[in-house]
Amino acid sequence: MNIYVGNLPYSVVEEDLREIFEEYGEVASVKIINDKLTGRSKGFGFVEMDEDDEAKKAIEELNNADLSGRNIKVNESRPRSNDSRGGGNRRGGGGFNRGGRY
DNA sequence: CCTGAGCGT
Repeated sequence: MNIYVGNLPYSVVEEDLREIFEEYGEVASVKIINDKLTGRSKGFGFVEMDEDDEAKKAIEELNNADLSGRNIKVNESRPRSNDSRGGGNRRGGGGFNRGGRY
C-alpha cells in the first residue's frame, strides 16, 4: 500500500520515516522527495507497506501526529504511474472497505 | 544558516 506523508520537517530522512512506520507494521520501502532546485527535502515523502491493515493503522495513528513539532499528514498515496492495461493501481486495497470487513 | 508546498525516478 502506498502511503503519502506530508508536512514533514526538513530534518526528517527516510530512516526516520521507516522507523516510525515499522512500529505499526512491516515497511516495504520509504521514499523522501528532494527538491530539484535547492536539493533540500521537499517536506514530504512516501511509505510503501505490504500489509494494508498495518498501513491503515499507521495512517490512523500517524496522521496529524506530532513530529519534531510538526503536525505531519499521513494518507493513502495516489498511484505515481498510470499504466495501460490496468497497470495503474486498481484494486480493492486502494479503497477503504476491503471485502466488507470494517 | 533560512523556508512550507497535499503527491514520487
